[in-house]
Amino acid sequence: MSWLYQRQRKTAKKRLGHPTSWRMVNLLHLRWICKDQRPIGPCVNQDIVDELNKLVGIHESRLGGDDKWKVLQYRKAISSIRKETARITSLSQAQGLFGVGKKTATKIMEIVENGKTKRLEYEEQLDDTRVCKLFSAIYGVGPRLAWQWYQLGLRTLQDVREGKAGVKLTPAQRIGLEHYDDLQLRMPREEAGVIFGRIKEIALAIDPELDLQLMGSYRRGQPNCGDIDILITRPDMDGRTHKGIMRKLLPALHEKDILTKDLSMPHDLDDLEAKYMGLCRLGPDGKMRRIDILAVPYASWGAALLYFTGDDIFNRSMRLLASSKGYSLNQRGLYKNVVRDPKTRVKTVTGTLIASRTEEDIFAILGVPWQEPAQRRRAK
DNA sequence: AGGCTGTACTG
DNA sequence: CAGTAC
DNA sequence: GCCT
DNA sequence: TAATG
DNA sequence: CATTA
Repeated sequence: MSWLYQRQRKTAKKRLGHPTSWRMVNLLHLRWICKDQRPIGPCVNQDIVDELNKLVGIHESRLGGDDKWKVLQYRKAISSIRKETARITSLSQAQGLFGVGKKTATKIMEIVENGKTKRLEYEEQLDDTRVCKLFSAIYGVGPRLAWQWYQLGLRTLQDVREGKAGVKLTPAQRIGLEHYDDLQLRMPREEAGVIFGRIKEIALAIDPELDLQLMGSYRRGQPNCGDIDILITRPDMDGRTHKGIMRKLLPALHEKDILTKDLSMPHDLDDLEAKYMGLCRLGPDGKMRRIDILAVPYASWGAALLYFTGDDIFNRSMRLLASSKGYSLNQRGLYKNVVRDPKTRVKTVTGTLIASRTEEDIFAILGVPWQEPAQRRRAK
């Protein structure tokens, strides 16, 4: 490649000192999706993005080995396409985008010329594709179970409800099935805001020093949200914490009929770090909405904000970048000197905390230009 | 050829 | 652990 | 499916 | 039954 | 959950 590539290769080697490591190799991707700055405004290739996203939907529901990675790759390609300001008109132009190879480029040209891809048309007419997509849209049902049910001869949600072929549901899956239609919908961001406001009021009545934020697609400024994602912490400078907040808050929310169903509970209601997942609604006539409530230690507020703001592709790119620089990034912070078993990649040493208090710290250390939440949208 | 984020809950 | 989810 |  | 994966 | 003790 270019002189730039060669130079980066040398500096990377010098900095990291372990030239054969895959981490260094990753530093040589001159393309870090998390560093991309995209102009605001409509995407001139939105039709392509939309069609590729349909393909993503298909592969998500049938994870037969390679599909998982196809999904990731399509998403990376979509991210590149979204930040391209010129209309894509040729195969070579498409293939020049990072993450777009020959096969995706060919599909892109099909979309440009015909508005659709044969692959999608073919997939959509397949019975197993359609049925697996239907099943895996049930909360708690993934590609594996969907495929298993298909092979057992189930074809409709009614079959599942009746427990045909002796299929058993977990409590969470039963709830997912019961509210299937509601849970396919996104809600207007205003609704998310109102529900959040109610919850915040109740939480602050428990402890006025709590800090609550509405995360996910709401924080990214999207006009509608797939779920409600609430982060809770409490400044601990006065020697107190939010310990036990879940124990008080969850029953209070149930009592007000804001929370309606529990999908999973925190392992310890008194832990400073606790994760609740469930369903909620605006009122008796409101649609059921997915909600996650997360308590995090004050010290990891920034890392938690970063993680729960997303989006998915942005997060993965940040973590990969961190990893390439010898760090490890998770929802608790940015760490150095983490040791993983090279074989299993399982962490054996936690490492030293480098940053976690603010998002800005983490961006700065990783050398990623600051981006407002709304600019962190990669796939869509 | 082999990587592709890193973690938590359920059964 | 496998599966699912975030 | 794409990348090194 | 409790611990483990 | 299945396996183990």
